[in-house]
Amino acid sequence: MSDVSDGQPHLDEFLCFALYKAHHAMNRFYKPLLGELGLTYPQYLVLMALWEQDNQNVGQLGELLHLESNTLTPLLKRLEQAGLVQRRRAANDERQVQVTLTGQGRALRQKSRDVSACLFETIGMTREDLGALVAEVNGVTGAVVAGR
Amino acid sequence: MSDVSDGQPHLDEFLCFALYKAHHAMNRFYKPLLGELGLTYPQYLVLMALWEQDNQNVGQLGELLHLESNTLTPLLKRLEQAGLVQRRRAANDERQVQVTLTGQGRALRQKSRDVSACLFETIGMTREDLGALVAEVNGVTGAVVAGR
DNA sequence: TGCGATTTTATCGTGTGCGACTAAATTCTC
DNA sequence: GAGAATTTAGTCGCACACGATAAAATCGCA
Repeated sequence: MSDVSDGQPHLDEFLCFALYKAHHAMNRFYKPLLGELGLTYPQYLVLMALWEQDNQNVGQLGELLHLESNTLTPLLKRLEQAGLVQRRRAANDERQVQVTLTGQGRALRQKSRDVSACLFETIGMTREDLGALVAEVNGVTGAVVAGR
Repeated sequence: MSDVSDGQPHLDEFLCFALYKAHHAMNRFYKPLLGELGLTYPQYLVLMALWEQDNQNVGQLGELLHLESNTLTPLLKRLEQAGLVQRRRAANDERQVQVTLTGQGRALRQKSRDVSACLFETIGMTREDLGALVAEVNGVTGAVVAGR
């Protein structure tokens, strides 16, 4: 993926390609584990957001996960279909849809701990190094989001 | 996305989430730039692979990009439809499909240079730091791919 | 030689992502 | 207080991504 012809490897291409592959690797790693819980990876992210802070509307979830309503609406409908969340129009502003966890949705949190522990073990990095890497990646994300 | 309840933030969750967002940020950054070239981001990656090494079969491209034939086949058909590549059964082994660049596909390489230069400028990191980050991300990818 | 196993690509169904647009509710402005 | 502008979800169409599977070609071995 380098560009040898002008003597300069294009490291930005390396970076976006590295992130592309890392994301897919995570996805493939998580898929069978989450499959046992009946979840996809984005659904898992939505649940993580709700475990952290229950009763958020679609816009808040979208801001957290960097997703639009056109992605979240069908995803949330599937989570509702699975009995993990409930969707309800807000009483004070009927444009908004409040998403809350059901008992079943809260219960899934315990089962999901094994999943992330499994990844941590597989990566085999110290918490410190992992934290530094996360900060660096988030820094790049911030720069890219801000600079367009 | 942390887990405060047990006193331990789950940095692996942070990492996969950070990679998820970074990947999407790249995608959104590239989309309008590549849109002018009539390309999607995965199509751009395939072309990068072919600019580096022309005349690869579907399996080779899939190994490079970590993609399966069920993803690549329709993508390559769209690139062929756009007149950028040619798909041909290999003469010596008719199971394989050789993918080669057309003149139009090769010509697109020059135009694409602006795209990656634009990202590099936006990120604003030195080549050294960028290289180190890429190596770290690839290290994680390698560990995750190997450890499943 | 022949036939089962393997390799390679393609097809199908489901679930994201996102651009463009719609619909409904709320807020703003005069 | 009525109409315009804005906000918020939702719908639609297209393009990935992948598990499961099919189909064709090749390989391997009796």
